[in-house]
Amino acid sequence: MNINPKKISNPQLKEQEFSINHQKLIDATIETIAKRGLADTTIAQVAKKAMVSQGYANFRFKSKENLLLSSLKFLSDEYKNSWQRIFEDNNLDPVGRVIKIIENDFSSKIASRNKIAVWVSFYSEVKFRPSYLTICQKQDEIYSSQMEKLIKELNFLTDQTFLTPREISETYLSMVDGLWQRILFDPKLYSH
Amino acid sequence: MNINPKKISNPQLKEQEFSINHQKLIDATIETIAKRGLADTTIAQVAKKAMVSQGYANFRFKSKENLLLSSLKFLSDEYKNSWQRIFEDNNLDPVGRVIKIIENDFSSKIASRNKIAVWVSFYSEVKFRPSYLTICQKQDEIYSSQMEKLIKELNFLTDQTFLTPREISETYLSMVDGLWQRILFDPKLYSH
DNA sequence: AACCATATTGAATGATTATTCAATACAAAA
DNA sequence: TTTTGTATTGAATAATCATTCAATATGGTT
Repeated sequence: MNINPKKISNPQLKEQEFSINHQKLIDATIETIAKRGLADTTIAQVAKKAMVSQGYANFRFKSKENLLLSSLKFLSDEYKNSWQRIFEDNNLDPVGRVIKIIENDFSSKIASRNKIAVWVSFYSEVKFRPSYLTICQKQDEIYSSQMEKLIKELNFLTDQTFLTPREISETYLSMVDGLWQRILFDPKLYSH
Repeated sequence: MNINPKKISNPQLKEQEFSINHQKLIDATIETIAKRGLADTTIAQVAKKAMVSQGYANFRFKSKENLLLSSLKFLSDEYKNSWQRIFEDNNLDPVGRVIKIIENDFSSKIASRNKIAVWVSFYSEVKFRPSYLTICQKQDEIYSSQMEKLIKELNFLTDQTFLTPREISETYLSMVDGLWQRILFDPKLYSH
């Protein structure tokens, strides 16, 4: 029996990006990695959580690898959208913007232990699957250069140190990565 | 035919920790993870690199999981030994000690791209295999408190900031983790 | 030389899992 | 209602892998 009725009848929405099942599977993938780890994430588990058949998950994404790539892309876009909104907000002065950026980087949506676990799972494979890197690289560069520009505007800060804005920006980004890792290790250390 | 002659005949050295094959397998495990990733590391691959039979690797370590745990323990001890030597060196003043610590944290032995890849592979599973964490946790805590103590001795530093020694120490440790990750992502960024 | 205890092999086993695809269900068109 | 094209199923397949273990090799002892 077919549990899920056809969701999309409009042929103009045939692109997989617009399908509800497509997103259900990506969500299920991220949840499964967060709960069981990348190593123990199987198509069967993901399909079950998304409430579609195992065969369908594979048919839809052509391969497990492709499903993983799509899930990483989703995470990466989610992060980008959240900081991009802050950089584009014209009502903020430099200090206010920095504060918003930091708040965002440690918000429960971005820096939950589950999300970090998923990020780190993908990170750990970057050396062996360069396509994982390709997905995040460009957005990382944009974030980095936006941060540098923002630090430049903080004159009181750049006047007090011998560090260049770029160095300060890179230091911040490194620290965030390191702190995220600490949240993963000891969830009680930083609250959420 | 038996390629490897018996290496240990002294019955007092019967503990597995003292066997050459034991260490060969651990080295091979670390090399394999560095080259192929944890996900693609199989007993067969490791045994081949260590030049013992597949069955032997399993027999010796009782399970793949146990071999992985032993390898992580080895890495963790290697790191501990390197910073412990610096903290115990009585010829160093606080500034000299800090410099040595930083040099060590970014030395080619500790922070090579291969080693970092292995660390991150284990990190990524910490949430799902708490035993991985147990192995590093205690040594991390010692390193952390030693660092805090060292920062306290740097009066010129603590006088100039409103941060506590503990906060400075934690910040340093987070930054190191973050910078290691950057080495993994872009090996050209920081030279080795 | 014959024997013994231990070390090591390598092939077989069973479990897991991505992938395939023929069969079925469905919604809309005729 | 019947037809048609698409969506979805679920069982079969083939590959991979950790683990087991009976068989063999080895080096010291008698």
